[in-house]
Amino acid sequence: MKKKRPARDPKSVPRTMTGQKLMDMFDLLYAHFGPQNWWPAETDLEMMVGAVLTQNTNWKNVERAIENLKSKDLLTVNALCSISIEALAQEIRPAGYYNIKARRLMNLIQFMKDRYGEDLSGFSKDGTQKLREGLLSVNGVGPETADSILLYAARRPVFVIDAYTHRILKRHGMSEDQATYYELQELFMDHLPEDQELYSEFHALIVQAGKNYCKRKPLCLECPLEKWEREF
DNA sequence: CACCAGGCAAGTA
DNA sequence: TACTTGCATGGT
Repeated sequence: MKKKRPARDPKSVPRTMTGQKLMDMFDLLYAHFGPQNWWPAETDLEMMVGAVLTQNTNWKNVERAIENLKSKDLLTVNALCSISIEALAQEIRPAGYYNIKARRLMNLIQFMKDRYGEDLSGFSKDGTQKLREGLLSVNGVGPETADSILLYAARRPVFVIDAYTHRILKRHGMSEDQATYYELQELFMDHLPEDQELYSEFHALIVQAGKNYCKRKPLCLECPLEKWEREF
């Protein structure tokens, strides 16, 4: 049922037009914004908690919620599994959607504990495909959240697609309106080297650029992507 | 005041 | 399959 991507040899990535275009985009963004150093989390658990909390939510509000958890020593697998949904919901209030996110968080942490133990050891040793299927089986974890965890916690070379990516690629004529998450993911992964650090930085840069992108008409000339667009 | 923010699931047709 | 809606706070 899940679509399997054939294994690729990192060294045999074709030097395609699309690949060059994407690398140019990356270089422009990197030159403009510099390294982003995502994901801002001290532990894998904190990263996963942040991944759920940031769903459709400004990161600033996620930080408040995580700070609440930290200050009460709730940012451990056992503490999170022990607390009630209602109490957890109150702690993560600033992140919005707190009732549904409390359930989603609990689903994810319980799943991780059941499968990988309270220290999450073994989580980073599991195969990417199995990890991904497991994450997606959790109610509350969709493709973007699952891939974020794979990329930033498990450090696998998996490209994360978000709304900005859709918007930017579509506007630059590299994708159709109704392109799916997986189509865009393949667009990146089939044309770029299989490189976790590249994917990690690239996605973070897209989010950074996306915040000031396509909101203004006429085009925002300060956005580095505008230059990229004119050149290609 | 409106609109957005580092989505997902459930319901409907 | 392809839309629509609920979830909810805080910043601009």
